[in-house]
Amino acid sequence: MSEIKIAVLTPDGREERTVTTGTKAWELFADNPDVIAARVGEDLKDLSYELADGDEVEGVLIDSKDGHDILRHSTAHVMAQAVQELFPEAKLGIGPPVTDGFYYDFDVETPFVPEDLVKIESRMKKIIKANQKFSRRVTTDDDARVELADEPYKLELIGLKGSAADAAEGADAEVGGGELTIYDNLDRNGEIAWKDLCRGPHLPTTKRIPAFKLMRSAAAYWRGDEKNKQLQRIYGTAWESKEALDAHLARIEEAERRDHRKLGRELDLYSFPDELGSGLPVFHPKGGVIKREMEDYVRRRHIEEGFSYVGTPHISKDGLFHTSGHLPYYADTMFPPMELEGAKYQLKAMSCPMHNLIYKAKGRSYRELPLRLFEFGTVYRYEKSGVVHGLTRVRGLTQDDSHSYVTKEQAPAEIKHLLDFVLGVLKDFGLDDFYLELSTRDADNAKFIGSDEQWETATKILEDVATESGLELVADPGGAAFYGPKISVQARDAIGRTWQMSTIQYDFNQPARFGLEYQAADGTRQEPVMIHSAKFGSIERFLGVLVEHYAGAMPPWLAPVQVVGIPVADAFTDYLYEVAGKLKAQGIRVEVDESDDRFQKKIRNAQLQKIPFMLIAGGEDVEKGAVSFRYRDGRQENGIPVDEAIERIVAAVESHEQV
RNA sequence: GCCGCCUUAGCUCAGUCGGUAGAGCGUCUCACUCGUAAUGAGAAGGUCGUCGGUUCGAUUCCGACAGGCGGCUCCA
Repeated sequence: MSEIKIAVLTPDGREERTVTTGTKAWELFADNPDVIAARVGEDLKDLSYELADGDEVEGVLIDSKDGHDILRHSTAHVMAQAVQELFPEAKLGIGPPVTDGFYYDFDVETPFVPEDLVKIESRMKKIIKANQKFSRRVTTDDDARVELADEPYKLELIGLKGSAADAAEGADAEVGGGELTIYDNLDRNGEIAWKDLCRGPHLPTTKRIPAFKLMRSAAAYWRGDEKNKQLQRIYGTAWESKEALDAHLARIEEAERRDHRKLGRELDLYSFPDELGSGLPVFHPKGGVIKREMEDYVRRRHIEEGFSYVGTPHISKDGLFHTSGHLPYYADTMFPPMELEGAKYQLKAMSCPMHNLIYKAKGRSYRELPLRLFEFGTVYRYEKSGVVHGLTRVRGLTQDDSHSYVTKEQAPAEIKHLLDFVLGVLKDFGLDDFYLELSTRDADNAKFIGSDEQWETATKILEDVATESGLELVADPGGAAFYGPKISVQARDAIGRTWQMSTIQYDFNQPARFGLEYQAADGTRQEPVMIHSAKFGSIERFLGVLVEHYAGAMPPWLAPVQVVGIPVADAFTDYLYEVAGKLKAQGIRVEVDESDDRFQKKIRNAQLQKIPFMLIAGGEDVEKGAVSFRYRDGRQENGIPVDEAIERIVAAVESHEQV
């Protein structure tokens, strides 16, 4: 028995150790049950990994990012085993970890129903209790093909090995790029209870799954391609403890509580009448207030940032969208044309082509650039029926669509200007936790038009500005629009979810397609660059996101009703109307609750309507010429002199602060 | 668009193993006037999503369509 030198890495540092040949990774971490795998160099390994001379080994904790992935992927295996035990005809797809959970795809005759999930879950508990061992076994392509002859999807993956990254999202969890391995689940007697083609690593045993839950089933296309067969996918989640699972489920409940569709109904903001058609919202008076405040604000800000407000129609002859290049790409998602007077008219799906016509309406000089056009362009997109969703994915929406026409030299400065602008707008709406995403083209996809050089230049400029901003920058390869790359601002909301908000796109295609030009200082004709920017993107969607971010408790400047006056008894109603009159004179949206309801009921109603300021008046207040505040969090401040109360409310509205 | 599930009063939901329905909240009326999250009583309100089929009879069973929900694909 010889000795080898290894190093154990811990958060505290690096510990050189000498161990005997044949030592397994778990022996290094035997005293820490939270270590479920080992990182050796760059690679994640099972705890049963046999250490080699020179290895640098680090324990992977179950509650770390990698630990979660391993736990969840192992739980997916247990689920697949349970499914095949209960439904022997089920063929295996893939079963990778995903954010907060995992899934596994199965080809089954009959889709799973909720009762099936209950059965599968209890079978999984049995498997976990049985403490089966995840045992790694290296195999060859040929042997695996024989072993997995009954698993057509696995066979397909073996054929794709090496190009696994392209095979399907998550497929690399199965086959990876290197040697092919199968994991056997061994029962107490060492018999193989189940096996699956898998790269690993896994938990040492099924008993190391502390808490899991199956969430839902749904169909998903094999390898993510709608041309392929749909498999039945079961989603689940797994956590390092019961408490962590419960916290996760509580977060889901919290998200449901904030659902803007639900809050929109409860707060009487907007609705989606069937009579109008799917994805076509109507704004009620209260939702209308929020929408108008947003519009007024962003219109003012655009003008402050050098934009000119323009207007364009909702419909146009189809030639325009051919010129822009949109129609060939988006014919399926534009409403079909109306034929009139021998021409085809299309509903507007984007405003940029029309802005180009405004640019082209006269000869332009370099002295006019940057020329900045902006409007609230209501556009209609025939979104597929299955994707329409509340205010976030609709068929009729209003974009704060703006376009900056600049010289090539001005482009970087304009992009920086726009980025500062959009971040300022988002902050004013109370969103202040962002990162940027740089969406670039996929060189192999023919949908992206323009030369390599053009894409390179445009991408470089966006990337430089993004980097300069100091914000975290995430790459999004293949995510660009067909005509150019974009930066998007991703904002994290109050419960940590991220939403794509503003976008800035560099477009070298449309100016050429429209033949846009300007006369340069030297008298030559030059082509401008067009920069698309949207601050809200869609006003409807932004409003929906704000409702979720604030859970319906809008900051005073956006609240449909900012103040409600609640008399302790009827006798004080007139007094409150006087106060309300003074607030109205300051432009505050105020109501006095003079209903038959009792005092406490009025407070409850105002609370449920999430009114920022409840102004209460009773005998004690009237005597002092004061009012009492109650806030949404239940806080109260009594006996505030009326003038001071008004001042406070006005200040809170003007500052855009949340109360 | 695809797969699954769902659609009963304004809202949230019961219910009918096939004999045309109920609650709470909300609304309206009356009484009550109370210091920080639900006063009491009474009334109105539904061709059970739409259209077709089976049946003596359909809200209930079957089909189509519409709309919704959860995913997948897509997202200028």
